[in-house]
Amino acid sequence: MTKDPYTKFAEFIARKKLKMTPQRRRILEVFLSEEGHVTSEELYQKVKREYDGIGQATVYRTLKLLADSGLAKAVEFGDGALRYEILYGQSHHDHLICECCGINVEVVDPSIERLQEEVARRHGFKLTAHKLYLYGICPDCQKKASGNG
Amino acid sequence: MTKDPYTKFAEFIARKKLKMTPQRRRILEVFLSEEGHVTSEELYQKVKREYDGIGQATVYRTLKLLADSGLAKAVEFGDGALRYEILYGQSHHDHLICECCGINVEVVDPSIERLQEEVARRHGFKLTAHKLYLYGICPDCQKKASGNG
DNA sequence: CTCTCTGCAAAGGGTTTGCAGCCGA
DNA sequence: TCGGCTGCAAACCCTTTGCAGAGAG
Repeated sequence: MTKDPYTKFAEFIARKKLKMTPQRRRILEVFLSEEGHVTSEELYQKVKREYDGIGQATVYRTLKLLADSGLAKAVEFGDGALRYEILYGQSHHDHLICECCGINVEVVDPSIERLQEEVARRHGFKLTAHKLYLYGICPDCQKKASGNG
Repeated sequence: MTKDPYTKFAEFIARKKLKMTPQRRRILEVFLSEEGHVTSEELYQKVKREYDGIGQATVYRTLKLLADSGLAKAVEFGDGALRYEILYGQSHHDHLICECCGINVEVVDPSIERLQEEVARRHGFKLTAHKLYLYGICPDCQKKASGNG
């Protein structure tokens, strides 16, 4: 069975001979309570509400740590800022992003995954990771666009 | 039949009521003579060699223009800098990047393309673009890794 | 002549880093 | 105690912008 994320992080910290601090605990909690894809800045703002005095840099550093520990994953939507999503207990997925309203849907298609492996193999590469971002217009925005003007 | 890129750019310039300047001409030439995926900085350095006095900003602005005109395409490999590749006369392709040596292979797989369309449709999205980056270890680096310690 | 373009340098946005003191293990 | 951690602010990197003069159409 899988350990809860706090334990997982604590173990990571111990294994790397790092230290568990109130800041790290708090950042992890807030991060896990988030739904979507947070930027460091967003997380910093939320943590700061109940933990005044915390620094931006600590949030940046901790998010990197979370990514290293396997609890978080960095994703780029192309808006300039790096975002992080919860990796823990989630299955792999890709992103379908509306160019109009910015809404983003997590999608997964095993056939695509399989084909990616195959393409890599065909070129002699051993696949370690991939990023797939699909950009389009979501149903709502399509309706709005056709409804008027 | 297809027009040569210079004509295509000239027409784009005219259509948008912009102006053709020596700088833009030179940047386009150097850009077209490049093979891979240049950053603005790299292009700036090369253009500067024979066109002293040209400014960084002009290169940035011109690359945007080239992307608008359909001659160039922006790609991000996740190394912080935006890169541009020649779009003119090239078929669509995705990128297979070696995490070890950074080499990058352009790949294309129609089945993947088709499946992407389908995933989007399944969610009611009208697909406008996509980015697919595959990360792995290239054959050479695999050999090096297994060859010695 | 007009309106866009240019080079410069400064500003901007996101992220990283150096440092002195702090504090978990 | 010891070495990692923190907040701060400055530094960084890439990119954009404001401006006054230059030059294409």
